[in-house]
Amino acid sequence: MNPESFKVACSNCNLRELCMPVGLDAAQLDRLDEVVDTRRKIKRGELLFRSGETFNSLYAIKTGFFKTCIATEDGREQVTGFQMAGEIMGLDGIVNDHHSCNAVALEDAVVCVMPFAKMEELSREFPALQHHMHKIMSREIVREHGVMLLLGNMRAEERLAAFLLNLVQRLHARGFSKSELILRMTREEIGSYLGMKLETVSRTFSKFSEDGIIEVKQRDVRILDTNALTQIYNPQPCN
Amino acid sequence: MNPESFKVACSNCNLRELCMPVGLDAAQLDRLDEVVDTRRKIKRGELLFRSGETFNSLYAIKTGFFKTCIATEDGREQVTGFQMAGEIMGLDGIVNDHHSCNAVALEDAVVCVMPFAKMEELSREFPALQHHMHKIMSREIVREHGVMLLLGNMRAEERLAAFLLNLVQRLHARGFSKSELILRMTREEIGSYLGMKLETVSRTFSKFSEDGIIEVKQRDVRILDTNALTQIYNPQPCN
DNA sequence: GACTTGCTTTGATCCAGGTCAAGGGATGTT
DNA sequence: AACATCCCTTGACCTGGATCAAAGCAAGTC
Repeated sequence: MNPESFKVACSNCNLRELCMPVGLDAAQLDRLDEVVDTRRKIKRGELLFRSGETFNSLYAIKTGFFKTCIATEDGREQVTGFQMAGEIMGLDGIVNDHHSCNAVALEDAVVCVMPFAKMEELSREFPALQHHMHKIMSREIVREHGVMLLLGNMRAEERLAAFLLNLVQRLHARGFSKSELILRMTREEIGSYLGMKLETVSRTFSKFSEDGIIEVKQRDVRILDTNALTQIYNPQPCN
Repeated sequence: MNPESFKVACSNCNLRELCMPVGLDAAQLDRLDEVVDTRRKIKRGELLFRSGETFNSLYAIKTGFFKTCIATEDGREQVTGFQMAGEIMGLDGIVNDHHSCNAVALEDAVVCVMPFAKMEELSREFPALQHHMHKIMSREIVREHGVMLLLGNMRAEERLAAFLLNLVQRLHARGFSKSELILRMTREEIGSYLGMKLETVSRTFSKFSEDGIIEVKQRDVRILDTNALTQIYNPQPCN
């Protein structure tokens, strides 16, 4: 048997423990496979969906890396998140049947298309799928609470430390190193996400580097002292 | 018939066009009434739920006004939202079966308790309810995107203008004035939500007042020039 | 009606991070 | 190899909002 010829489906996806299939049994997975039957390739720099577009599907990232962002009329942009393999995009579109943000591939990517009406249908049949979809949305709400805390209360160093720790933790859950990462986004995009200017992002990287906490060379980052980062992010009360 | 004796239920709730019952027919409403059969009274200053508590139910506000907030170990607090009649609280608890924020009543309140497991059951039966629940979660995600834009990109005046416009618009949808409102929260809570200090909130109110855009007397606010507020919030590109 | 408590306003000063400016890679193109 | 395009870094300076401090106001309590 040709090793390339296995069925491309959720049931044998290496991300199934992270992505939509969590908690489904074999029979349910087969049914999910019927619903999630198409893939889309997105080249680096291209949009998976854009604000205003009609909402039809959720997307699970198979490979690649995305940012989602909203733009104001007067040209300001806010990056609302960075998404990697196994994560779900498009939840913003449900409420008004139109997407309210842009999803941009930061590297060549493949996404699994999940027609939302069919997902709703299936989740009426499978309580586990239903509950998992609710969890995915709840998780996004909780993540955004964390970002609000970051933006509303923290200083530049704390924000960047939180950002790095979060990224590396998610990468580690996908089998990558706990200490080395390649940033797929520019300093400006990091800054937009963290509510700071690209110069401040750059300076803060340099500061961490001088302090021996990380090594930075352009987009390659190596974390030398995770504890120090954690402490910056989550300082103890000073009493 | 005693006018006080009508059944207290979703089916004849004056908020049914804003709250959970949206889009359900009479028969479905009756079934919803069976699930949403208890109310809870919360006194001003008390918590409806707190971070860490086991998650069982969503809550719909019948009357009153709440804030939700998260706290860090080192004593910082971030208000993540203000909720009023017809709005749903508790979505944060779904993902980990535990609440991740506190819900505090800012005035005496009554909430309808919606046991989540039963709501999931019912929404497997009623596609309209299922879709509505998804919309509610999606709406919360989109709202938080807006807050991220606020916190990440906007200046103090823009934030406060956005805040006032948002509040008054939601109050208007509930039959209140388009131009007069009573703030149920302190300057500090507004500041926490908007990522600024209470002094800055106060100063910005004074500035708006001097400019003739609003009238402020403690917590009573009267909007004199909605257009001006809109323009501050959403300035045109200066070219 | 004096006192307490909690909230708000206003003034004076300070500083983290923004802005402006210049230069330095890295990568791709002709 | 020269050039163009992006992106990143670093320095110098500036400013919006934070911080510190004091006083004013409203509502409740004894």
